Amino acid sequence: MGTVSKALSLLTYFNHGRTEIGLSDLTRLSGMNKATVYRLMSELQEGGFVEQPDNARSYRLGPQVLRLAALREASVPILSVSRRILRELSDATGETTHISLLQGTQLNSLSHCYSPRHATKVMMEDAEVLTYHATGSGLAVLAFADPGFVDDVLSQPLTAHTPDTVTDPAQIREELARIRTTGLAQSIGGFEAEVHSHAVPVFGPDRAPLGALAVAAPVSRITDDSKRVITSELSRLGRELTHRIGGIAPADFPADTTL
Amino acid sequence: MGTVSKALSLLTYFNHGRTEIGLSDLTRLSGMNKATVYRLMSELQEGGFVEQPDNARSYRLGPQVLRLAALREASVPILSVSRRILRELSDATGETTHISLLQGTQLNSLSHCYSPRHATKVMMEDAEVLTYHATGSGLAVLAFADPGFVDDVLSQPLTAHTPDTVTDPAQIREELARIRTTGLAQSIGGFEAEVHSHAVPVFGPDRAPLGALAVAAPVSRITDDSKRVITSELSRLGRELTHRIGGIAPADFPADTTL
DNA sequence: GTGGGTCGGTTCATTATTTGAACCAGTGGT
DNA sequence: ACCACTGGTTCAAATAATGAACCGACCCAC
Repeated sequence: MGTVSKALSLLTYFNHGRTEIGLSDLTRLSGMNKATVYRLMSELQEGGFVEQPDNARSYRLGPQVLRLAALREASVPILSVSRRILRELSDATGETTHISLLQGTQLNSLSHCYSPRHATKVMMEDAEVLTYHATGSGLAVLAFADPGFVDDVLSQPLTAHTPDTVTDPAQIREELARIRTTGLAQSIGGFEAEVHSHAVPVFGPDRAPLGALAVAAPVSRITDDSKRVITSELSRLGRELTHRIGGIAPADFPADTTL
Repeated sequence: MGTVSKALSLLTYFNHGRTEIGLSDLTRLSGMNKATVYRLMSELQEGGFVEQPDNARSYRLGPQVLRLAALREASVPILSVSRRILRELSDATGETTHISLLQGTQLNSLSHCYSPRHATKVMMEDAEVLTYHATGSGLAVLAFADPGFVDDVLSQPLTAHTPDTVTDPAQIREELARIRTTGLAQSIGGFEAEVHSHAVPVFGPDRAPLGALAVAAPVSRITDDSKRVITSELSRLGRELTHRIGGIAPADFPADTTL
């Protein structure tokens, strides 16, 4: 592994539960030498990718990442486009909606939208890691991903986030086949108890899945009627999002099932 | 310069005019060896910081930066907070508003908001570099920045973006003194012709300027009345933004001049 | 076609950088 | 007063980065 990769890998230890990390923690997490970590972090700090707040010792992500993200949006405006889509989807369904994107091998939630319709709603955080086997979004992506990648994911131990999480690879493969025929994935309480998530994949120009668009509702509020609204709107807006960012659905993606 | 800094410096060549850069261009821009650039970019690509769209050869920023930006916002929610402020400011003034943040040594516009009130408006792009001497935002930051930094900026050649750009360091220093007494900066057609920008600095917890909040209006629309609205709202919301992100204005920042 | 220019990508001996164990000094808890 | 832990630093040894030259592919002018 090159020095640059090591430095970048340090950034992967930041997440919602850990927005600030000290030098010692970082050495433990990465398994690298303390001096190495220190030097790498110093270079990242020089570039503005991390900073040390005030007089404190711990590191947190720096302002430079905001500039890069704005530029990324300028070339591939997937988040700005999806914000409009999310709002429309939230308004139509009355539920929390979110979009997640593949980043290398992991799926991250990156933008969400709440609906004011109900007092209770599913709460979301951006930049949260979504597991493939336990979320509607993860299943939606997996169903249309490279078979080799699916094998990789399913061969690793699958954690049960809740008592309802499906962790049997064979059972998941059956589910993926179902998703391939309908174009729509769901997970009932697989990631968080009492949350029913519906999701559709979003495709890039190379016909590969880029991520997923999803609706997350309390299980108790799901009825046949609400399910009909969610699936039809989700399917429609998922196609629109794929189209808007210049993507193309693969040949085996089910055509519009205009209900 | 360490290897990591070199890799990160490659990312600085991306901007609005150049969202995609080929290998040869990057070697020319950076002055590094082609093999070096290639290897560095490969590592950045592996980490998802850049990607090569489709089968193409040129590089563009990758999806990983979005995740980091979302996490940065989770720890320092300056952009999400300012979005509300920007909307309020745009609604109150009827003009285009934007926020810019210091990233190391350069000032970047990072978020903006349009007002629907007028058919003509000043258009903005995010992640655009703002010069210190020619923009209201730049002057606002400079006026409260470290004196050594001001010397650095003013000792470099100052480019005239328009015929109206003030490029005389002495004249700029006088203006900075004025800004320090009023807490409000402006630039009339200094960056783009026919654009009158007002700006106030935004401060961090260490009492140093983090960036600036600004209103950009067509010169033709500025009247005594509109000026009064802009300056009072800008001043009020600038203070609010500083406060909301946990910042403190320095002791010499003029107290609220409650008009 | 054909030659010259450019492109992205690759090679390998030379060289310079990274590495890591040990070592500081400061701090907070007991 | 002690111990454990923190962030930060040192320097010889080891490892990774470097860059000139080289490829084949592509494009354009002739």
